[in-house]
Amino acid sequence: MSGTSEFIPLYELRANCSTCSLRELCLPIGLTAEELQQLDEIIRQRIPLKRGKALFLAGQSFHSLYAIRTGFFKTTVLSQDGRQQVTGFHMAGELLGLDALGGKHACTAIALEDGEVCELPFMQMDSLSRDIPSLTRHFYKLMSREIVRDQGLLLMLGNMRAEERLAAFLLNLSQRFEARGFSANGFHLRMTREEIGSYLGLKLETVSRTFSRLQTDGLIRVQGKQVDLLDIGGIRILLGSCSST
Amino acid sequence: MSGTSEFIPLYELRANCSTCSLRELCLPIGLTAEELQQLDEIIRQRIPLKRGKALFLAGQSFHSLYAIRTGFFKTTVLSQDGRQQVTGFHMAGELLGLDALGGKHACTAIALEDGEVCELPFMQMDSLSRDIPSLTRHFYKLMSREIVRDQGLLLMLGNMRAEERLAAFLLNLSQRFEARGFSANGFHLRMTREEIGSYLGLKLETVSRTFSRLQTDGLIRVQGKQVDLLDIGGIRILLGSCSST
DNA sequence: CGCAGGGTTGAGCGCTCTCAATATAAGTGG
DNA sequence: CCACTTATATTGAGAGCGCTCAACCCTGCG
Repeated sequence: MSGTSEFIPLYELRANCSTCSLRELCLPIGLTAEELQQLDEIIRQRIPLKRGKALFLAGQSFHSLYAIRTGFFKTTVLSQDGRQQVTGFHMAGELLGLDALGGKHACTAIALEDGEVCELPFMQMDSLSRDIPSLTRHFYKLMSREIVRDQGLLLMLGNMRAEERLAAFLLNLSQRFEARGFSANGFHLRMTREEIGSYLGLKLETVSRTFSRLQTDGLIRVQGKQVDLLDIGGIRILLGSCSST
Repeated sequence: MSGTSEFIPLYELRANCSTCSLRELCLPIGLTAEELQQLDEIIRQRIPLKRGKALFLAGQSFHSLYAIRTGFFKTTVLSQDGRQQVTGFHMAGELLGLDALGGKHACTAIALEDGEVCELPFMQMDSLSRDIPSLTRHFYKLMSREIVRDQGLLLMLGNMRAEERLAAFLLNLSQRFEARGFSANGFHLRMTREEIGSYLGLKLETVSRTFSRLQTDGLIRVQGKQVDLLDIGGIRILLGSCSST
């Protein structure tokens, strides 16, 4: 379809800079060297996170945004009766915490592999953005993009069948890896089948079965967490219509 | 659950003011009379909209936000292969267009009944917010809330069965009507079964059948678009756990 | 080597969808 | 205001997709 592949450029930008993805994050909005310097000073610290550890929990009060330097994260929301839903997978260069500007984190962010994030204290970002108007506008843009991403997910959960959801999921990952300089045709999944299922609104057995079916059809090759896309064109057709790129 | 009832205070605030809901929208952030005056001047015009008319279309470039004064709207997204998904229903006092700050409207907004909106040219809002920092923070909050709302929907579409979805939907509407001074126990649906179905990730027949079942169970009474909630407690139990309020 | 977490696969069920007929409500034009 | 047309709702029968329950396998690791 599009939900995840076209509507959702999840990555913010490449994070191959020397200091922090924030710097890259702000380059595209045309900051001066001096302004970049101010930004760099704001970054209070880099936080290393072990696999399985939480970066923040739903309900915690909001203080900082986090730019992922390395690693792989999932965000989850929880309903009162205990149902959990994975709302996103996040990789280097992406910003976590945009749903918390209301005052409290609405979701929990957990590291799926060892990684490192940069903490961006929001108070300071906010006051800095008074001197740098384009920074405010950039935040609007990032938050807007997050809303659009969620809308794409809604479209997926509301309309697609299991095969299509998995196809959309794989194509989305593929594009994001490619945008970071990795192979678009094969990658290592950091999450379990259960987490994929939660994200896609499916049970883990269905995810597993659907992987197998896609493999039987010659579209992909799966070996545990390693996935190779053998026929990206064919996968796109699964989505009912080809998408861009 | 919570998704729609607890996590999602969709309404921004009551819109019973004399000029425009924007004024009310900004009262809670403690503006002075003079600042309010500045805000009022920004409101370029009120736009009346007939039922069925689009306020904006997905793909159009973004210029303004719109505060609903009266009426009832739906927002929809469209995938390339033509699948459509209703992403929200919006009533007086709510703000439309927050997903467009990236530059283009990502969804289409359509009036479900005759109504009127206030246009808020974003350029002017943006420059005004440089003098009124709390205005910027309020926008962050509103956008954040929108993200949280979508996450609640994801939780619903990913985890709930038809009955639960409809229960969550009705409770959410009930709360929002109540917050506007209308009855929480009975209201007139402005949307069709098909639109409800799209929003909830169900087919229209399933929506109709589920309405009937809830009626048989004595939880609600349905007569076309008129719905009365006879046993709100019972409806809450359907959600697997009672929610607040 | 044995254990634990994660993954695969099978059998059967049930919820929701599809297809279809009918009923009701909402417009439209005479 | 009423006959006609169209949109919207309701309800039924049957099929299919994804879920549940369960067994087994694989892989990594202490």
